[in-house]
Amino acid sequence: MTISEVSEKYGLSPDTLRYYEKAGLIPPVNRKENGIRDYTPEDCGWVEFIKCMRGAGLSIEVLTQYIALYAKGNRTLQKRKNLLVAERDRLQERIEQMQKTLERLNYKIAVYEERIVACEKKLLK
Amino acid sequence: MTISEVSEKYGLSPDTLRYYEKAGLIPPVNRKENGIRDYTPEDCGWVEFIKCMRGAGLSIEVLTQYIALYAKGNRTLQKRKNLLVAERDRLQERIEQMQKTLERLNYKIAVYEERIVACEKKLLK
DNA sequence: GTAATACTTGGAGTTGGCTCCAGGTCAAGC
DNA sequence: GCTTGACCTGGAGCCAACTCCAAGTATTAC
Repeated sequence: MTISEVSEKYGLSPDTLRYYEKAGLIPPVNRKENGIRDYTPEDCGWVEFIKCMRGAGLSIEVLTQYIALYAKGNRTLQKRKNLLVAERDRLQERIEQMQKTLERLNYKIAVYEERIVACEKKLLK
Repeated sequence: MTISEVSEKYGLSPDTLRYYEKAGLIPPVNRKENGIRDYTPEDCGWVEFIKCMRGAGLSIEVLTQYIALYAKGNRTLQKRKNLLVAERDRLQERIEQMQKTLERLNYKIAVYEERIVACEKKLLK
C-alpha cells in the first residue's frame, strides 16, 4: 500500500505519516527496492493504533517510548505494560474531568433555554 | 484579591491569568486606582469557569467568542446557547472516543498480563 | 526522450497556548 | 530617601505537533 492510500484510509496526511515514522511513533515501514514506502497490513495496524492513541491525547513522547520498548522485544513486556497502565490512568482522569465539564455545559445550556423562553414571553406581552 | 492570590487559588500562573484577560478569555478584571488587578468574586468565577473549560479542551478561540457575546448583553443569549451546544456536542464526541480508547487500553493491558504470566511460567520450568 | 506525477529527504515554517523577560511604577519597611 | 517586593505592560521566546517546501529520483503516458 502506498503512502497516499494509507493517508486516504486513515485520514492522516502523507506528511504526518512520514513524521510519525521519523519520530519513531510507528516502527519503520516496509519499503520497495527503490526506497518507496509500501505499507504492509501490519504497518497499517500500527498507523491505526497510533492514530487512536493520539486521538485520545497520548503524547508523541510516550508513544515513542512505547514503540522503542516494543522494538527491544519480549524482555520489555513488563515495562510496556507499566507504561500502558500509567497512560490508562491518566486517560481515565481526563475522561472524568471532561465528563464533569460536559454535565456543567448541559446545565448551563438548560439555564440558557429557560432564560430565552423568559425573554420571549416578555417580548410577547 | 490580588493576582498572586488568584494564581494560588486556581493553580494558574499570574502570566496565564494576564494572558487570559488580554486575550479576552475572561472579561476585564476589576482594578484598583493604581491599575493593579483586584479580582472580585465574580472575576474569580470567570477564572474558575475558563479553567474548567480549558481543562476539558475547549479552545481559546471559542471561549473568546463566548466572552465577546456575553459582553454584548442579553441580545446574544441565543447565539451563546448555540455556541455552548456546539461545544457540548464536540466534547461528548471526544469523550466517547476517549472512552473507546480507554477500553482498548484495558484490553491491551489484560493481554500483557497474560503474556507476562506465561513468560514467568516458562522461566520457572 | 520528455513531460507529468508520485514519491523521497532534510529542514524550515506555522499554530495554539502559554511562559519569560526587560523596563517601569508604586507602597511599605527601615 | 532608599531598598525591596509585588505588580504593571509589550513583546519575545518556547514547546508540541504538525505542515510545508525545495531539490531530487523513479515510473508512466505519450
